[in-house]
Amino acid sequence: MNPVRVRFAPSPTGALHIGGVRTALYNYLLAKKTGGTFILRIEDTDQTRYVPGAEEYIMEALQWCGILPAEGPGIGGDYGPYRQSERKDMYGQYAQQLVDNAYAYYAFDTAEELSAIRAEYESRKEIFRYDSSTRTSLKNSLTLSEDEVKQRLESGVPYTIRIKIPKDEEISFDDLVRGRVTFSSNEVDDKIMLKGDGMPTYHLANIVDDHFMKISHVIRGEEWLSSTPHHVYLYRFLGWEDSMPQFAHLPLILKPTGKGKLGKRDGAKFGFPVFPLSWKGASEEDSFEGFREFGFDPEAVLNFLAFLGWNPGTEQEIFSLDELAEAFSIERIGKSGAKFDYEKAKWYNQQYLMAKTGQELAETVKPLLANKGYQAEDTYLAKVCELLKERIGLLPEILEQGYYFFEAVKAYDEKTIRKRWQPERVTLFNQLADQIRDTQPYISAELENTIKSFINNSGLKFGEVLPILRIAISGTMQGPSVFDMIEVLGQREVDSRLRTAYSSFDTIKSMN
RNA sequence: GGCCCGUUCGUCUAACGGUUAGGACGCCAGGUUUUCAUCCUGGUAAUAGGGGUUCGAUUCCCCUACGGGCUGCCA
Repeated sequence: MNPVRVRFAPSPTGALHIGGVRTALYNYLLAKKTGGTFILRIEDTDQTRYVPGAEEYIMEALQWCGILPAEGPGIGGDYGPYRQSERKDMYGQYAQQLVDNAYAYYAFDTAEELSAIRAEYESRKEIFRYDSSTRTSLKNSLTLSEDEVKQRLESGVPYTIRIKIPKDEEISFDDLVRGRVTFSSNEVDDKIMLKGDGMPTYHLANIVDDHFMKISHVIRGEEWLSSTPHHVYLYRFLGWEDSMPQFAHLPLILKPTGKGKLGKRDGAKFGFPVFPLSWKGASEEDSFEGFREFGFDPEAVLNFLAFLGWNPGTEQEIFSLDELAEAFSIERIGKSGAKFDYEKAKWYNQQYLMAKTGQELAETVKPLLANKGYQAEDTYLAKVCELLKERIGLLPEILEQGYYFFEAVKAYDEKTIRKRWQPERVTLFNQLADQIRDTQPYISAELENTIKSFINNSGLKFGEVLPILRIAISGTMQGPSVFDMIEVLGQREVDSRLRTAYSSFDTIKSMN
């Protein structure tokens, strides 16, 4: 496949949704696979919806994911600027060109008038559409006399420019994931190209920019499928149809249960993230925790996302970003929406967790540790991560499940104590503690020798000793190998934990 | 309502006219393990329904049902 030029074109109206991340990913993968170019373009033509910080969020999110654009705002490139607000001056002339060629017209209907008409239609259970069937009875340059139009224009009356969609035509295009899609032009409305404030709408700006940025493939969400006829007409009317990009409309990511596409509020509702990074909105309701803050590894998120609507056709599930790019192809993108499956996301994360070294994980855990008020040396932390990594799905769980590596045991598993602790064996267990303390070198294998031979000599069973030891040092029956835990915690700490635990066990037992 | 798109295990999906309909997540059972987890083995579970076309349909066509998207001076 020839090198592509693809773009990810989000609107800075808030945090970047996980579906947006997947769209960006697919664009990125195709660019990378073909040796092409991945471009970021900020579509900020709606001044009323602009949210400060959103653009920075988008950049940071892409950065965290490791899918960096080669061209974009703050990055540069030969086709800039990459912010539509900075290209504002370009769009007017193309809107004008459309009018001059009778492919568009001035419309003077105010927003209020239109919404009144819509309401009226609705009261009759009909849907109003500004199109070939209604434009002849509305206030525009097709119905008004030339003089009236001229006068309005000169007196500064606000106007919009609407595309004039022909009547009774068939309009179709070949979508790379859906095949040939056909619409009747009568179903296509005369969308606004240039708004009253002089800014273009998405449709105009998008086509102009894609054209001049030499975009070869438009990979975007399915929500754009029904406005693609407008886009095809625009390429045609502007004389750019020969170089029109190929379209690929992606299936949407759906809610895990119930209906509809995944929305930003669903995160709070279902208890999982739907944003790559946390977002602090104006209100509590508009603030969300991200995959990063939940403790996800970005590569795991990407791997998971890539498989939501695409698959390589093989049975391999774990793919690095490079492998994804290698295997990726538009032909293998599915057509139907995919429900978000949080369990699978966590499974992916665990796979990545287990593949990393304790040292690598320690780097990520470190700041969390400080946050919790814990302190630990790097090498110690690395060892703890190594022991715990296959027992957790999300990295921060290390601090919860393995808290006893960072502070004293808070509670002993009473059920096990009642069942297993024999107060009369305290002398024996103190002897065991002595032997553990004196084991040299103080490493797992050696400690295992010490403890096992002690058990053999004592006549007790493993099940009568090991659980006691485990609970004495960690409080819980869940966790890594006792011998490993003893080694990592160290001689001093273990000795002190053993001695204090035995008397606590007596208390627990007597409370029965 | 109209238009467009879709529909294989609960979920993500493979099979692009001929398979005992495969894999993964989840779940269940067994094994390994002093525990938990990991790991290994096995099991559970699907072609929405109805018509065609065909020697043969998950696969092609039509209808129905269901799901999704769009229907803004938002993107």
